[in-house]
Amino acid sequence: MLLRLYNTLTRQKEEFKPLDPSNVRMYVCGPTVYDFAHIGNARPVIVFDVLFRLLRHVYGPDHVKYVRNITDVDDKINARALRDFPELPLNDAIAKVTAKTADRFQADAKALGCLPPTVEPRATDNIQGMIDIIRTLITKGHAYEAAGEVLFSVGSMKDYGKLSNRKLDEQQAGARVAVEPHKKNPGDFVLWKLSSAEEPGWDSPWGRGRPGWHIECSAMAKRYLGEVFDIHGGGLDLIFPHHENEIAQSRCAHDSDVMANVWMHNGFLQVEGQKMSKSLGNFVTIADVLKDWPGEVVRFNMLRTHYRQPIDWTVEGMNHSLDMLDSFYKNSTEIPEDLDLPTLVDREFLEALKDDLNTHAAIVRLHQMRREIHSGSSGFTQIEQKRRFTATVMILGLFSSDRKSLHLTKMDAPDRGAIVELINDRLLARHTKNWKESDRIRDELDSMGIAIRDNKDGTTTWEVKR
RNA sequence: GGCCUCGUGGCGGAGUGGUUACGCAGAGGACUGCAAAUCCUUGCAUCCCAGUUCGAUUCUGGGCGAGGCCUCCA
Repeated sequence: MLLRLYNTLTRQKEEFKPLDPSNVRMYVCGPTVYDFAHIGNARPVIVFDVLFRLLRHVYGPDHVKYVRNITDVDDKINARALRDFPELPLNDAIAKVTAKTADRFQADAKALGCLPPTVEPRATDNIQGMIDIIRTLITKGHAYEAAGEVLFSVGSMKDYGKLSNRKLDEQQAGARVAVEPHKKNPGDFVLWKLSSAEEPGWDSPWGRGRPGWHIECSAMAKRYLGEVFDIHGGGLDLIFPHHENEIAQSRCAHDSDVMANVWMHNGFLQVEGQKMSKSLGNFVTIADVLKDWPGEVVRFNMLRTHYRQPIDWTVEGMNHSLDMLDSFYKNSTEIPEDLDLPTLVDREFLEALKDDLNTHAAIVRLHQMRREIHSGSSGFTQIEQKRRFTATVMILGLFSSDRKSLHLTKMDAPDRGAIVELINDRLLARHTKNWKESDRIRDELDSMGIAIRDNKDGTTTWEVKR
């Protein structure tokens, strides 16, 4: 089966046909680095990483280009810089805020098992590209200067609002925000605004200023992926206004019918049934979650739900995920380097992923495979089946750490020698049917936080309890 | 006011115009000195009301409920 993806533009699943199968191009809106990323921010990072891996699997690792930007120019960053580093010159303070936050973000992404994108451009390295697009838009009559700003004129674009299915005349202008009188149309948005002496700024034909939010992505997408590319992704909330405006800028500047062929949006995340917000006190950063859980469990928990569905993020769910992933670990195995990993990947699993990234169905298939390993009903030898299982799970970006058991990731280095000695003592006691002593040793191990298991072949294995 | 999601068993969560996957938890069993692990079996559900239909959980309309966007936001 071919890859099918849900396209927000057409509101249906479509067969994915890359413009150039030897160069599949995807852009995903990355973070604005003014604060540490929260668990909701982790969702698109994980979801589109799985898509990246799937595309690499289908088209070849060298034929997929994934761009995820870092927005490091933004008024929220300026505010944060003034607050946190009042003693520093603004530019230095901003650099500190963005460096710290961007580093943390990249560390989080790595801990969540995400591959680095092919390119991770920064807005501040692409100011000239933004200026070029703005200049083109003015020349073509799609933008105008007013009151120290350059604005995009939404009225100049015949089908503005297609992505979000909004018609300009139906919008309740100023419903929640005051209409600014210098705008020709209330929907017009900022491309460039002048900076005061204290604000960060770059020289431009319209004076020293800084870019509006939407123009950044248009410029970076164009530079690294071209005027038209395959997939553009991000969170549901970005559909309007961000993606709508990106489309307007890029299409009007390039005189094109589309910016990206497929627009994909992940659903939102709630925490324990409630919207995540600072006032409710349930605002969870990725770093917080990673303190309590292995990154792979966070990742797995995210993938149990289809990416377009809402997720309710709960501790119970995380425990669930840990148990399931642990059972996967117990059926995994090393794969010799001379074995071709991609050819081992299970077909049914892949079909599920190709159906609009149905990770949930894919995980169901993993459970099935896990059972087949024990029941021996797959037609493969157990070691073959374990290798196939392992290679399959790895497509989801899991199994990157310890290969034995997840439990080991949570333990404080136990004294292996002492444990082995106790187990040997117990084996001896069991041999002489000294059940009392045998159970005493089991209790002792239990109190040390070690769980044991007597195997059919007379051996005993142990693991650290959670 | 406009636009858009979603509503399935105790919980999580799929798919389908015609015995409602799957996972966890529960129950029973096999195995075990006893446990644990594993395996097998099993009980439990499609928000409400109308319509289309031989038949709807699935399609249509209405209602109720939850959430999101329209302002920065994954």
